[in-house]
Amino acid sequence: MEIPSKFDAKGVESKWYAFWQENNFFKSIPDEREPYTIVIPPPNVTGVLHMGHMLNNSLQDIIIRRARMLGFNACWVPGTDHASIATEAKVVAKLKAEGIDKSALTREAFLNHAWEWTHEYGGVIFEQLKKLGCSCDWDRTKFTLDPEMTESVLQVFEKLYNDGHIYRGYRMVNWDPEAQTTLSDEEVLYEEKDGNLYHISYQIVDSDQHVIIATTRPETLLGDTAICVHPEDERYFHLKGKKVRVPLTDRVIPIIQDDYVAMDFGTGCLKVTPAHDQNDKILGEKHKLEVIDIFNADGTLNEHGGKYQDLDRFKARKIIAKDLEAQNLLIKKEPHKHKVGISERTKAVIEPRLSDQWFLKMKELSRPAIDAVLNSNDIELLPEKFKNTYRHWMENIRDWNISRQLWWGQRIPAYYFGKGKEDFVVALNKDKALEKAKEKSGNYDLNLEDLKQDEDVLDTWFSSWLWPISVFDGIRHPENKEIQYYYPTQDLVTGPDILFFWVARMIMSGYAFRDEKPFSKVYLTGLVRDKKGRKMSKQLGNSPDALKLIEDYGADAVRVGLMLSSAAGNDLLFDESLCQQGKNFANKIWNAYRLIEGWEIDESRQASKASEEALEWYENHFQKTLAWVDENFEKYRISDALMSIYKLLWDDFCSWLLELIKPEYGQPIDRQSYDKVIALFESNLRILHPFMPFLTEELWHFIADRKPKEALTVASWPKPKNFNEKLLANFELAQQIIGGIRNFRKEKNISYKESVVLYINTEASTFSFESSLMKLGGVSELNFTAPPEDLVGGSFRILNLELFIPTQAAEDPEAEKEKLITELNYTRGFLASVEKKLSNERFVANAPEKVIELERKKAADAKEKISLLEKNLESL
RNA sequence: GGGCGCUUAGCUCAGUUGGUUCAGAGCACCUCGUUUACACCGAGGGGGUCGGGGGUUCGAAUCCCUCAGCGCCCACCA
Repeated sequence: MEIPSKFDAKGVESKWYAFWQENNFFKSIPDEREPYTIVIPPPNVTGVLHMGHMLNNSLQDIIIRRARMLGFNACWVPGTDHASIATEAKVVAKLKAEGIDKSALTREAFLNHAWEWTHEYGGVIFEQLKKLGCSCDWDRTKFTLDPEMTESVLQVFEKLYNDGHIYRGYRMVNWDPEAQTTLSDEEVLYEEKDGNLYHISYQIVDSDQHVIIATTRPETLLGDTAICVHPEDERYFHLKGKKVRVPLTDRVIPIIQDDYVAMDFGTGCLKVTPAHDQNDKILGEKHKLEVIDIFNADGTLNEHGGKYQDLDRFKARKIIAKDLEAQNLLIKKEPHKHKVGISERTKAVIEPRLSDQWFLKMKELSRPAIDAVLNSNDIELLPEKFKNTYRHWMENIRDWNISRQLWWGQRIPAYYFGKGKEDFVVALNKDKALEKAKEKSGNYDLNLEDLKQDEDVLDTWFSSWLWPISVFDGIRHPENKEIQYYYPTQDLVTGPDILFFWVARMIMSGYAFRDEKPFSKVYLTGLVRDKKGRKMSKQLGNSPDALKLIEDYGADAVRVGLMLSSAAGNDLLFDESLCQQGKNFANKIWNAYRLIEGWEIDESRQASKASEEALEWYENHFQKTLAWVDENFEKYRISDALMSIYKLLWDDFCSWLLELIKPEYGQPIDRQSYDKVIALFESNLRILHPFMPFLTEELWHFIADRKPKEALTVASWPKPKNFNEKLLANFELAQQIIGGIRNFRKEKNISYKESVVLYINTEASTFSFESSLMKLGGVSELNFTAPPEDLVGGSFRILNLELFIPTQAAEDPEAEKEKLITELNYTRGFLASVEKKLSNERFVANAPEKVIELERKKAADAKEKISLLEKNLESL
C-alpha cells in the first residue's frame, strides 16, 4: 500500500474512531476474562472539555487501552454529573438573559428549562472525549439524574435515615446569598481580604460610661444580643451584671463573661451575634441568648434592620459606619487583614446563617475508609503524599450537610404531615410516605394532599459518592451480575482538589453499601497550570482551547504533549510547545515507516552482517525497554513509560537500527531483514498504541494486509522475554566508539563521505558489532592492533581503548599535547581520589566488598589509562 | 496559628534501600550538515558547588538539625 507523504491526523482520527466504534471494540460485557474497570469522574453535564479533562482522560485512556491489550475485559464507564449548583446557576443566568426571573417560575417550569438545557448541551463533552480518542464503552453512559440513578440515591437516603445516620438539624451553615443555597464547608474558599476593624462604643445603661468593642462587621450589631468579656479581664470588672444599649437601636443587651474571649485581641470586648457567627452561636446557646437574624436570603437586611431594611449587607456596613461616626460612636477604624469565606461557585461572600438542614453523620462511615487507606492499604493513593492530607481530613471529619436550597437535583424524600418538628416521614415516594405518615401520626384520615415534600434537593456529591456502585446498578440490585463482575473497580484517576468531596466519600459509600472498596488505586493528577504557574481558569483566560489544540496538532500529539510532563500529583505547567513536540514525534514515526516502505525487496539477497547484528541488538534492546515500560506502568509512572518509548523509537529505532539496516543507495533490501524490521516496528506500534492510538492504528494497517475486523486496538501487548545484557553492553561500546569517530571527524574536519581506517588496541575476540561500527563510523578498514609507529594521524580514547585514525596531515603536535595533558591531569586527579579512598582504613573496613571491588577496578583502569597517555605524550 | 510537601542545567522534571564516572533526561541553546524517511531532520557540543549553613558517616543530591523562599491542606480569634 502506498503511504501518503504526510500524516493527516484529522482524517485518520475520525476514520479510526468510527471503525473502533462500529466494531464495538470498547464495549464490555461480563465474560470469563478478568475485568479491568475504570469509572470516569463524571464531568458536569453541560461542561465543555478543558485542559484538566484532557489530562485526566488521556491518562485513563492510556491505562484502559493497555489493560485491554493485556487481555483484560476492559471497561471504562462514561457519564456526566448534574452538578446541581453549577448547572442551576447557568440556567438561572440564561433565563435572566431572556428576562425571566427564577422566582417567577414554578419549580416544574424551572426544571423543564433545566432539562432543556441539559438535553441541548449534555453530551457535548462526550463528543469531545471521542475526539481525544477515549475508549469508553459508550453504551454504558450514565447521568447522575437518570431515573434509576435517582432511585438509587433515594434508596440510600432512606436507608441511612432509617439507620439513624441522617438527621435534621437547625445549624449554622454556609449561606451563599447569590445562589441562595447552603454550601458545604468544602465548597467555601477562604481568601485573605483587606477589611477594617471597627471600634464601636456601646453606652452602658444608666451610666455615662461606654465600653468599646472591636468588630469587622459593624452591620451585624443590629443582631447583637450580648457583649462579652473575659471573666478575668480586670479592665472590665466593673461591667459585671451591667447592660448596654445597642447603638442605632433602642435595644438593651446584657454584658456576659466567657473565657472564650481573647483578652489581647481588639479591645478584649466582643459583641455577640448568635445568628451570624458560628462562635457567637455557641456562646449564645451557652448563655441562653436571644437570636436575631437580620438578613434576608439574598443578603439584604430584613425587618430587624430597622431603617436599614432592604439594604445590601455591604452597603449597610458603610452606611452604619457613617451613622456611627456621626454619633461619635465610631471610635476608630483600622485596616485589618482577615480571611473571608467565598463561594466556590458564585464567588459571593459567604454568610453564616442558621437554618434547618439535613445532615449525614460521618464518624462511623469514615472508620472503614480510614482503615482501607491508612492501615490495610486496601486502597492506594498515588502519590503517597496525599495519605497525610487524607488522614487529617478523615480524622477531623464533620457531619455532612447534604441539603441544598436548589431545584436542580434529587429532591429530598421527606414528607411533612404536620406542623411539629418531628412531623415528617422519609419514603421513596409519596404513596409510601402516606402509609408511613398515617402510622406515625396515628391519623388514618390523612391523604396525599396533606403531605408536603421537603423543598430542598440533595447535594450533588450525594449522588456521585455512589458512582462506582450506581453505574452498575448495585444499589437497587446488589446481587446483579454486572456489579458482581465489575466491582470493585481498578483505578480512579482524578484531581486532588476533589479528594474529600468525592474520593473519600466514594470510599465510605463503598464500604457502607457493598462492604468493599470501590477501587484499588487512586491516581491523583496535578492541576494544569499555565507556563507562569498560574492555575488555568476561565477568569484568567489562560486556558488554551482544548479542541483547538486537537485541531492544530492532532489528538495523539496533544496526548503526548500532556503526558510528557505530568508526573502523578505534580502540577503540570502546560506549554503548547509540548504538543508541537508530540506532533514532531508523530511525524518522525510516520517517516520511519515511509523509509522502510520505500525499500525494494530482493528475495535472493543475503542479509548484511551489520543488518543482522543490528536486528539482534534491537530485539534485545526492545525487550529491555519493554520491561522498563511495564515496570513504570505498574508504578503509574506514565510519563516515564512514554519517555522511554519515545527514546526507543526516535533514537534507537530510527537513528541506530534503521541507519544500520538501510541498504546502500538504490540497492534493495533482503527479505529476512525486511520482515524482521517490520515485525519490530509492529511491536513498537503496540507499546505506543495506548499513548498515540490513531497514528499507530493507521500505520498498523499500512504495514500488513489486515482482515476487516482486525485492529491494533484489540491486539495484544507484547509479552516480555529475556534479553542479553552482555550483548547490549557490547553494542553500547560500539555506539560510543562511533560517537568518538564522529567527534574526531568533526574536529579534524573529515567529511562523513570520506571513509577512515581505524586502529583499536584490543583483542578482536573481545569485540563484537564490528560491521555496525564500520557502517555508521564510515570505517573502511578496522585493525585490532596498535598503529604502526610512523603512521601519521590522531588518537582518542573510549574507556580504556586507544583508538587511532590515520590522517593526511599530521596533527598539530602542540594542540595534541595540550589535549593529552588535560586528559592526563584529569585521570591522575581521579586516580588520586580513588586511591585516597582505598587507603582509608575505615573505608576498607566498613564499605561492602562490592563497593571496594569497584573502587579497585577504577584504580586499575585509571592506572592503565595513565600509562597509555604517558606513552602517547612521550612519542610526540 | 497547626500540619504536610517542594527547592537538582535556561525551562519542565527523574534520581528507588546513602556506594558503579552519579550529577541525569526531554525541551531549549551553540556549531556543523542541501547523505537518496523526516529541516516537524541528522551529527557533534556547551551547561548545575543538587536553595544557604551546620551535623552524622569511610562515603550525602539522598539521613538529621537550622535558616531562607515557594506551594498545598486544616483551623472560629471577633
